[in-house]
Amino acid sequence: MDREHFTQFLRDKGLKVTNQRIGVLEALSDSEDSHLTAEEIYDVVRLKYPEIGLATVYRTIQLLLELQLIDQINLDDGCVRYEVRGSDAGGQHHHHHLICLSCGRVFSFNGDLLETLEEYIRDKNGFQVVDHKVQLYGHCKECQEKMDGPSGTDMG
Amino acid sequence: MDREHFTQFLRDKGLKVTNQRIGVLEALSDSEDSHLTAEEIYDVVRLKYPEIGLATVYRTIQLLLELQLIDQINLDDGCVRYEVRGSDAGGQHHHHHLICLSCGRVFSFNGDLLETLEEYIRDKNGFQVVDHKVQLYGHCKECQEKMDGPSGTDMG
DNA sequence: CTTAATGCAAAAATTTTGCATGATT
DNA sequence: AATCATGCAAAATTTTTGCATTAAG
Repeated sequence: MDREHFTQFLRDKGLKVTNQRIGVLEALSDSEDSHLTAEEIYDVVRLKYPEIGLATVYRTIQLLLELQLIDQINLDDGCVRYEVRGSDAGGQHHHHHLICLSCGRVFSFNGDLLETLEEYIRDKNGFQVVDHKVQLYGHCKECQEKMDGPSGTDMG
Repeated sequence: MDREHFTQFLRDKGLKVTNQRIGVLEALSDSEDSHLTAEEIYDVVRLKYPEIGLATVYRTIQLLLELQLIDQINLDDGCVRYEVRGSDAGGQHHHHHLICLSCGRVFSFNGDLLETLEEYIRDKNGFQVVDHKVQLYGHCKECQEKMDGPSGTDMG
């Protein structure tokens, strides 16, 4: 969601358009892979709006969560993080993360293979899945190559 | 992991076997679906060992996380929760949760359908998946029935 | 007897809240 | 001009830490 749509979105809801709200959403939107903590959002927004307070960041996060524009995520690094929601047609969102256990980088991916799983669960358990959150832990390509050694030679 | 194995496990690692440690693990083991917060663990353990302190609960949680006997989970209710790790042959663990958006209940499930997804990712991205965490949000059978109405009659 | 673990209380870190001020409509 | 949102600081949570005491090996 860009600045213009966000502005209209707020107006439609009778909410006021402030630099702080735009700043927080833009901080999270700038990179699709930006999974920022409240403090990190605060630091980013302060570059442009030094007068913002941390309390406003927290209040804005709450607001954006309620508006379902962002999601809270947990990448198991001990921090609470937030990311913008993918704006699929149906308003669905898919939090798919590949978390490298070696270098800690987080890669996002899209995939519809989970639909098979969801169908299976519906048939088996009668549970109607409307959303999902998936985190896969492993080793990214580069870290695998580093671990294997530069030229793939066996030891000893 | 039962009390006996846990005791041996601690001894093998040169760690001391204490009532507090056993109490915390047992609180989490008592129900496979017990996703307790630190405070809740504290309350459960205190029934048996009233002298335990909250700090010890936190320290024990840290220990059990490091020993990979428990996992931290986030069910998006604003609390940090913990659960015992499934003891598969390979030491793998599978955090699969069905979270009912209507009643809030959390159902655990096992499934190997994700293996297909993991293979796909390996082929596509070169990312070697060694673990995963999956949460599915939706409406459980009972809540669906409640929403549909008691006898399935249409309105109007 | 030695060392590790605990309980308590204090401290640190994180998040929320009250209220006067300031910005948006 | 009316109202909502903000900043600040204080309060409430949640988690961690220091240290004397207790318990395990």
